[in-house]
Amino acid sequence: MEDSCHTLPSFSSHPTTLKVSLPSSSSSPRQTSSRVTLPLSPISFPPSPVSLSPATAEFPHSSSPLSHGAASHCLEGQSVGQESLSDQNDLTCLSWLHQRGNLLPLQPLTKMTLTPQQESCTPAQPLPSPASSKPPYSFSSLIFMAIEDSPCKRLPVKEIYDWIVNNFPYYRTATSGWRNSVRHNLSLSKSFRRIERDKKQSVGKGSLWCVCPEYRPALLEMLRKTHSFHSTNSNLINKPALLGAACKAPEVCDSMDFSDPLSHSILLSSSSSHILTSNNPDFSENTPCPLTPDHEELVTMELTEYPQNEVGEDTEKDPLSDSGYIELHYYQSDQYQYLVLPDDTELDLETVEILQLDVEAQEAAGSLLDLAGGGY
DNA sequence: TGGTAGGTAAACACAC
DNA sequence: TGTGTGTTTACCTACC
Repeated sequence: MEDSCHTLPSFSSHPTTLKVSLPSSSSSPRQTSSRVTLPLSPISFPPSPVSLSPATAEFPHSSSPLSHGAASHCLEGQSVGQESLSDQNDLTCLSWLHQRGNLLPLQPLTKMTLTPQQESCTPAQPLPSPASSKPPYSFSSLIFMAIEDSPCKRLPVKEIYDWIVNNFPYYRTATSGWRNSVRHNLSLSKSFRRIERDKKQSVGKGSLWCVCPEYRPALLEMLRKTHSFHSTNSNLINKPALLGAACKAPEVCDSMDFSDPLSHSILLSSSSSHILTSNNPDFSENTPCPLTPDHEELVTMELTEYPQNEVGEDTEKDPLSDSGYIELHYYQSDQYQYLVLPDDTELDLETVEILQLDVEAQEAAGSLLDLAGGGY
């Protein structure tokens, strides 16, 4: 079992580095950094024009193997126009799709109703054979993930086909009608937008397709719901620290729905002066059973003052910070992720919910990418 | 029961 | 001319 607790705690903070637990899939020591942005307020939820990303296009190893061949589209995209360029830098960047190591494999597609304890103690079931079952995700979700997995967030339809085939072997053997459905979806759905290729650099037929930023939250939510429906216990397995933290507040714990990841974040926000650490042995990746409300002593939360010069040059002020958005920086070592907040940053409950929602979406979509390697 | 979303098939036009 | 791409329409099913 992987401990992928990369959930962000909530807090009101002065210039502070927050240390959060790092997914245990990080096998080798590393020091990476990336940054994310989110709106300060007001925040509508849902949907919200925001998606936090533990990594962005700046992420050093952001390119997924599945994104092969997309570099040419980056070049093309640079000449598409300002609108396209801004798309990949906007606040809804989802380069987390490239962080596949953080994510759990999708659970069996069987719809199950379990108690939290049952869920938390149910071992992962073998995944269905790769080509035997149709993915539960709509074509909109598949297209969304394909585009988001590309470095430049735009793909020609052919590479959308390729991405789907590479990630869902079901479509390797399926009749070609699904391609028609993909094109149909691209044309019909308002979520996707066609971008004319630069004729000078264009190789191949057709246009590039991207995700309309205003529809991205809805797509994310759809993805999250689909994943939540078809996964039995990833939420709990993925957030032992959160559950542990939750259980330190019994008054909230009693009313908490442990199957609802959002409730975790709400609870965490009540511990505004603390952060999570991953150095509790009970949260090791070998934890046989995720935490339950009975585990009240399992996590220690602390606030970490982190010298600014240790987190590197990426902490320079972001222009967006003056425009209603704050910038967060992630620094990742072999043990922790560090989240750096600018001065006077306050995260309200809704923001934290969005953070949590994004984590959920990461799991949902990222798990699909894991499937490409592990078999669907 | 009606509306909506999603999937599928088909036809057509256009570009390469 | 064949193939790929993009659009549109129609029909069906499932869900709310």
